[in-house]
Amino acid sequence: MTSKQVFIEKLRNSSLRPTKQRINICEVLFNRDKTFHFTINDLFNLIKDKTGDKVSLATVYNTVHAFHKKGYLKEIPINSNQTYFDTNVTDHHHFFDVKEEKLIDLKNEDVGPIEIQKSIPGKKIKSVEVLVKLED
Amino acid sequence: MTSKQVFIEKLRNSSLRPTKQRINICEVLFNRDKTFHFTINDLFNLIKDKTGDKVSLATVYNTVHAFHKKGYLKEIPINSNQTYFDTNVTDHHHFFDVKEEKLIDLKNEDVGPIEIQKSIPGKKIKSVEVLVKLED
DNA sequence: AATCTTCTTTAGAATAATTATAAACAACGA
DNA sequence: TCGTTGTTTATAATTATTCTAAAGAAGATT
Ligand SMILES: [Mn+2]
Ligand SMILES: [Mn+2]
Ligand SMILES: [Zn+2]
Ligand SMILES: [Zn+2]
Repeated sequence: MTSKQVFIEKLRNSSLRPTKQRINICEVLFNRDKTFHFTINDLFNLIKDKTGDKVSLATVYNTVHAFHKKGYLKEIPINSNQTYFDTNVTDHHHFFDVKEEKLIDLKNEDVGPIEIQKSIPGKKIKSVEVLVKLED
Repeated sequence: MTSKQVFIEKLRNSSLRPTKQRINICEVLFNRDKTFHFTINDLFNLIKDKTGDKVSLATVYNTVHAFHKKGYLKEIPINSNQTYFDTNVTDHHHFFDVKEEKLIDLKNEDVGPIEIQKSIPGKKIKSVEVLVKLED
């Protein structure tokens, strides 16, 4: 079965119509071995480069947020101006190369378990994530 | 000695002229027991409220970035739209109350030491910070 | 104190990321 | 095929932030 068919299925199961644009975006985002960290603009340009088709910027925003809402993308505010997204939607840790402005996934075993010794009344922990900034 | 005098000294020592605006901003930012997390807009409104004087938005931006550059404020990108700043400039961990959009400092002993078991060639670790998201 | 220089403030314009609008279009079900 | 509903798109609007350039204030020099 071609990847395209898989994406069409997945979109249908998410009650998102499998349009040409969305399938192209899926190909760019999810046809990878490794996790992918990107900004909207990265993605916008990659779609043209990798598929030949141009998708409007508005559609890229719409689709990324639709996928985010469905839980297929994670939002990572690391940079003050542009938002980063991540195809790895699990709770996980990152290196952030400050000079290159690039995110790198850390495996949970690279960091080890973290025990939070404080609690706030009426609130519970939703996620615990470590950010390791790198310099030269 | 009044706090105002202290701020004037500090500004002079940082080769920043002690203007009325900057002193007001210092009073709002640094006359506190606890660490203060804020957005530019929070600060802009607090200045009016707490000092009676109006400082232009451009000056608030200028001053916050001047203080940031001098190391008196820390920048925390937690939210996709507005940047947060922190009067606690040490490396430290945070709770983030997602609903209230509020940051809360964690003490280092509330989290414990974190050992990073991975390294990237040519890069060294600049900081290690934990973000704990809270929900109801 | 008067003058000069340099830094700072400010209103308003400019920029850049993102979101809203609404008309054309495409997918779906009947 | 037709009607309905969801999607794409160009474009306008919005929002946070930065830039600009003129007026003002601080500090140094006489
Ligand atoms: Mn990641
Ligand atoms: Mn803090
Ligand atoms: Zn989103
Ligand atoms: Zn700054």
